Amino acid sequence: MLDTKYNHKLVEEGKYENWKNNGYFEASKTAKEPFCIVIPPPNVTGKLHIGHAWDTSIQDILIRYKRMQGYDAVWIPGMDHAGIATQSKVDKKLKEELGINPRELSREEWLKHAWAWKDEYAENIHRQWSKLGLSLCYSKERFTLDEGLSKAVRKVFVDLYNKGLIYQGERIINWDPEAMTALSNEEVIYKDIPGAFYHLKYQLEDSEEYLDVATTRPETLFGDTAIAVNPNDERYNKYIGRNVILPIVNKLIPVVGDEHADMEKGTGCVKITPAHDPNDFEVGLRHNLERVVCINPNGTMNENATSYVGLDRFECRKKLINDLKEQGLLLSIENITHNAPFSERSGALIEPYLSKQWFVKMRPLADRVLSTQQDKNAKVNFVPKRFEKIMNHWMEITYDWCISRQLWWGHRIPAWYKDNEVYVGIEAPASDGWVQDEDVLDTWFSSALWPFSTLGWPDNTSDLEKYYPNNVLVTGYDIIPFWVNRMTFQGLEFMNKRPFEYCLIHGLIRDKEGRKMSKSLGNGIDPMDMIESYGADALRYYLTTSVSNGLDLRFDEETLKSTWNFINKLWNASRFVLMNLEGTSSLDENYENLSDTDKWILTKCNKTILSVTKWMDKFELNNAGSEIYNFIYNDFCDNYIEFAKFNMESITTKKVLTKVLKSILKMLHPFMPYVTDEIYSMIPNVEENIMISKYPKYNKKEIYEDTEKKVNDIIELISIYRKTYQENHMDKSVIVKFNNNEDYELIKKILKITNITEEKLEKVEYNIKNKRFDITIYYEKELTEEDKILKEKEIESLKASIAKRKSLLSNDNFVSKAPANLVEQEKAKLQEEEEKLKNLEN
RNA sequence: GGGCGCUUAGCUCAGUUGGUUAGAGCACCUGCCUUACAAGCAGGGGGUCAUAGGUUCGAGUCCUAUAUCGCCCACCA
Repeated sequence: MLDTKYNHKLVEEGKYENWKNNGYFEASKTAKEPFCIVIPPPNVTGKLHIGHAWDTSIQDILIRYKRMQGYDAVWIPGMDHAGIATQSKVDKKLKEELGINPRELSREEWLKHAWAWKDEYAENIHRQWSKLGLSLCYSKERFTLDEGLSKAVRKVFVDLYNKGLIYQGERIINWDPEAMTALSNEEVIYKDIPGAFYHLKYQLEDSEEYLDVATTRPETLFGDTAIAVNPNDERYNKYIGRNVILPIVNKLIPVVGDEHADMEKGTGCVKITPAHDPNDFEVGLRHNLERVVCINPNGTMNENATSYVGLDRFECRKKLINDLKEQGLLLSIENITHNAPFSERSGALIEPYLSKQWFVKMRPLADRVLSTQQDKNAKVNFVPKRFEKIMNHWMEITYDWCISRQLWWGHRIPAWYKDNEVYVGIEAPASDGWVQDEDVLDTWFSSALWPFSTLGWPDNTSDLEKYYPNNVLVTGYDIIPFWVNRMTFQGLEFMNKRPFEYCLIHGLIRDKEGRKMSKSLGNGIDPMDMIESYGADALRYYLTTSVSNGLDLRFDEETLKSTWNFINKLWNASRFVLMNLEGTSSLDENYENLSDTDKWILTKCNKTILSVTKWMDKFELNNAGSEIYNFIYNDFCDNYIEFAKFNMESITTKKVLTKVLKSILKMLHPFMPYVTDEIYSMIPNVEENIMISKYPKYNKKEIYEDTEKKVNDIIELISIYRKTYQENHMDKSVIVKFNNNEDYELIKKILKITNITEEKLEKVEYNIKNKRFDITIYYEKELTEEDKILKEKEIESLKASIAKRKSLLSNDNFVSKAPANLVEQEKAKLQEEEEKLKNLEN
């Protein structure tokens, strides 16, 4: 016998291993229509957070749904090596736990540590996936840094290079002085910080005059090679061509005229530091200026910084300001708040920096995305649609993608150097003397190939044939620029097809106050803790049905708790069914003598199947979930089970109970795999596991419209009766009269009506009726003042409603333009209200 | 500066192509230990759908403007 309380720990134990060992997660061996999703590979840096739980739950629901519908549903797992993030964690571990300075290790030694780290954390993630119940096809699992993917990466690099879409060049890039690597623009985030405009005095050569030049980064003055003024600026254009004295350094630099200098901004004079600012770099090109780098990769000042050499850039700024002040070269300090760039990963202040790096030429690739998105049959369809605009926007403003990283953890760039020669190829050149580029590729370069590299590309595999394009990709809106865009252009470029037909977008999880979850706030939620307290089923259902697609979710543990209650309800309803099936052997679906309520629940059930399927197909899991929820509570538990209690001698009712329970469990299974498996396996004569059973299908033959209406009327009457009964504080002494010849049997049973009369009594009477049934309740009770006031109020509101309806119906526009059935409904409603009013006024 | 999103009950959120009296969960009030479930059941109170206009017979839903909060992009001498 089942426990009266649902125990998620007992229910969930052992099931995952069972599914996995039975091969249910694996691709089908027979020819079925494929349905493929590749998982957004989590970073091997740590544990999964609640956002992963959300993202993967959605995918598992889609996969389980499609699998039950008979598709070859394949969900490909994998993890991301996450270059910078992992490297810095490995370094930290080496330093803190082993006391090793990672830079003193050889590359090979260091990589050994990194791979050990990877193995440890991958195991962690596997454990968490299994806790979540994810039906991942493990035989196809990949890692972004494994052999096959490395081959794909090299092939893409070489091909793009040969097409002129990858080039090496000296540009201003975003330099992370902490991780000591270049970053792409997408990896830079801007934050408001307090800072200052330092107004510096640039003395004109052989003159008492000077220029007031404002800067937020005074320490870059060692890299200044000009001062720019706008050629149309009458205040300064007379100085163009003359020289100014660079403070501290005391070298002469020219004043140039350039449109870049904005007369409205600052003082109108701009210091030009071509090696440390992207705009200045452009100015430098136009005026053929020298590029002087003055900061080292680790953020200290280099040999160009006179007596400041070796100081950290922030130290240098302090000392420099002091010295400038002493020498009378600091005109003023204006405190401001400004938006400064930070590394998304390390959090360090980004230093724009002149450096030789590898880039992907984006314009042609982005244009291909933009034109493909015009084609209804070839585009990536975002759900919700509005996110297409985000992708298009990024593709329109795109800039070349800096892909080289000065790290060890990643795919080595397949370029070799010998003297002044460069060789780019999939394998190292055969002859001696070539040295491979030390750098690795941006992590996202390999992630971008994920939809096809996981399927064996560049080899022509049968998986590639079957599963590309993937059917849907599920991810948060925050990584559209990093990932979705890049998968799209690489898919188009190398597979000539979109990477996936649909891209389902969800939001971010926030705390109850709407703040982002972060380590510093300490407001993060560990999905494993939630599973411990409420079970994976509750967590999955809560996450995937609480908000509509694309919106953020404010995590609320109370709501999660109420999902547990929902499962407990299902548990107990199932217990009722199972208890009544004991000793029953034959439960086929050949029904004879269906009762009205049997017909009613079958009709409701089929209608629910129809709409749940519709919502699932539109990826609207929240709507599908609430549809099932309402069916279980309102139709199945509150009504049908109550009806069935009076009908348990009927084998047909037992069959119907079983059939409906099975449909419920199957519809719920994608959301709640564990508890549905547990219950389903206890139904007599059920052989197959629920996860490989057939998803319920709408059956027109089980729709009984008339009976459904009749039972709806019964339910409505019961509810009005109870309301009247409770509001008037009645007790069992009521006497009831049935005023027409309808079948009151069920109503009598449910409401436990025993005192029935045939005649009108001299007692206070309450008339209760709807379209079908008509009951009078006789009950001895003095009307209190309160009752009278309530009655008055009801009469008032009825009158108002009647007046409103009358005016609507006398409106020719409404009568002629509104649909006929609506007009009819209004008329009927009016008639009803008028009768009710008459009743009340008696 | 440009764009996007949100705003609906005390809280968290639904609300399909415009169409009866705008829904759910939690919280609240009343009554019930009715043999599936008291972490439950039955019933109830609570919303001028952010604001102002407009279109329409009819607007939470469509249009315009405004406000609040949030996000993205750009600029940042």
